[in-house]
Amino acid sequence: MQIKLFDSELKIMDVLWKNGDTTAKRIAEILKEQVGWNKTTTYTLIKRCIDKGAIERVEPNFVCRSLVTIEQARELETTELINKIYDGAADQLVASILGRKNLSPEEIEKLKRLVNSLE
Amino acid sequence: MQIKLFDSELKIMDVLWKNGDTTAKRIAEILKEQVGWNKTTTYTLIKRCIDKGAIERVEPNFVCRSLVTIEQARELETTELINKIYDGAADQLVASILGRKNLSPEEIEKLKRLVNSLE
DNA sequence: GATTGTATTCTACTCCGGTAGAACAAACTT
DNA sequence: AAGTTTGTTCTACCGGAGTAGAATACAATC
Repeated sequence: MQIKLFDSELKIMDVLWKNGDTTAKRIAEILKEQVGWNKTTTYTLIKRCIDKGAIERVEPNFVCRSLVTIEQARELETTELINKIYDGAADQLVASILGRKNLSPEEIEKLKRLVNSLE
Repeated sequence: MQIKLFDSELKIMDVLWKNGDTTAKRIAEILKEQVGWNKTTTYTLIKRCIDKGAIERVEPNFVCRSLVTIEQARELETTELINKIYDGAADQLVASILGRKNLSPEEIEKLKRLVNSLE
């Protein structure tokens, strides 16, 4: 059972993934600065994340805690992309990325090691 | 300058990518069958694709021709995903896919060849 | 060239994600 | 304890993607 997070909800989650448990107030501050959101916008999105089970409030201080790992979210989003435009073939997506001209030598090196370590 | 295609527009483009130049009528037939779209819905989407420069009509028969390659569309969508949830790091996306358990041996083999042919 | 049928465009409704103001609750100050 | 500030929720507007009916243009047939 996967939780689909909208783009704006991902912004909330990203703060938690980057900073760990965080108060709503602090999240609002961060997103105010990062994307100019009104405080109540942030609170609304936090509420929605709670409602769909992506966030829980924990004591002390009623802090926000993520119930979804970034890996889970990435997996879901990536699967959607693959189904949407890669005909469900994950290796085509990888091939597409490797085919780009804008990978740094470091990234290429990392990927070589990664792929060759498979199996 | 990239053309952003919405999900429904991608359905139109996909018919062209799979079948080459196609009449509007035929596209409507295909999508009627594949996703149950009303004929006019398909025509509307074709029109929008034309308006944003993703499709042109060519003689004879006023046929629809794609002006965007699937590779271009894939690159755009993939870049958006990477920026949305992978902090802009393409290699993390690849790592995430490779980390899954659902790649077939054939796919892995293909990828190894691909990676090792780089540079 | 009037009539019928078909291809295309125009126009508009609907639903939902994004955003935030207003209302409310809790805590703090004097 | 009344008043003030701060944290949270309730409610609702807005724009845009998705969808399709109505209207129009075009082609074919007689």
